[in-house]
Amino acid sequence: MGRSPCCAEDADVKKGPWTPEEDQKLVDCINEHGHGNWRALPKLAGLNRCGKSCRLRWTNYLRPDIKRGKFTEEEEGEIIKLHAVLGNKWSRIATHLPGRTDNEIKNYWNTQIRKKLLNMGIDPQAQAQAHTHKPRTDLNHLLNLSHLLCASHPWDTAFKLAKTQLLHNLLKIINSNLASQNPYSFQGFLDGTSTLSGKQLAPTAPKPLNITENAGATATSQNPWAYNFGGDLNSEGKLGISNRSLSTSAVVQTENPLPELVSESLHQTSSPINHMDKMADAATYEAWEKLIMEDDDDCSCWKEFLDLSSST
DNA sequence: AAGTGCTTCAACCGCTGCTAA
DNA sequence: TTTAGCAGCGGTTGAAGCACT
Repeated sequence: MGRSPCCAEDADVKKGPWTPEEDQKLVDCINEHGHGNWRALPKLAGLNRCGKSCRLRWTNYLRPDIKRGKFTEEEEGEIIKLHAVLGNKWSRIATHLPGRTDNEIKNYWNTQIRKKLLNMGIDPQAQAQAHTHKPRTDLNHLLNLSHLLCASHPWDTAFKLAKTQLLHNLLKIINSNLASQNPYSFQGFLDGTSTLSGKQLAPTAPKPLNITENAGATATSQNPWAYNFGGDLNSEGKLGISNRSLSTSAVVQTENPLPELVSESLHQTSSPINHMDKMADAATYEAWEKLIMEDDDDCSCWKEFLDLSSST
């Protein structure tokens, strides 16, 4: 299947930067005829360009509804939030940011946000590649996350990034623990039988976020997460996270529900958990615990996640 | 002023997914 | 069911502008 590049047959087709005259021709043509057929459009407009180039020029630059100028704090936060859910689906992200193009967002991510991630010690590759998410789980980094959460204000970009990565780490651990005998199991975390720093964890377990209400699912009154994370292993011993276990939460109703986190952990289902993993898990729980304690009366961050996921 | 390195972003390339025949 | 044509997407490139020495 497939086909040769659209302009391969047109060796003399013009490439490179567009001139104002070419822009005008393209705009005039689209205003008059619309852009139903990009391949035919260059001829119609009298342009020596390939249709692909015309489409790109229009969608990324000439479209009348394009917003120019720097990204605002709100837009940046939105991008981070969306990227956490959608990965590198720039066009999908762009649909949530009116006036911004996928190319612009992609460039902004690669030049600005990526830099911030690096400065914060967050693995940019994990953030940038939707299908190879590998949140850092080394202890130093987890402590970093914890410190970031404590040091930054909830509306800071740093805070949002740290929360995002923390959630990823947590989901990763949940997935692997459900299929293993990790003494730091998430179930233990939930029911309070696992301890961190000598403390029982149950009192600080997450509050219900009404994530099950909309989906019509039920959660135990004592432990709203029990249903959602309660372990839904399929016949292969793998976590059926996409259907029942987490499907009641909007988190995994997304098109791209962190698949790499799931698959990665599933590969480790039978492998022994080494000491460093346990320490990393414990550090993640600790960071989580801090976040929950500080976020006790405001679950807005998780609501944001859920709202976002359910809207995609 | 000139040279060098870095950053930004418009544009290109190659691939994927959808649709119609 | 297969195949060809097309639009759209995401990764990458390279020219232009900027900062620094």
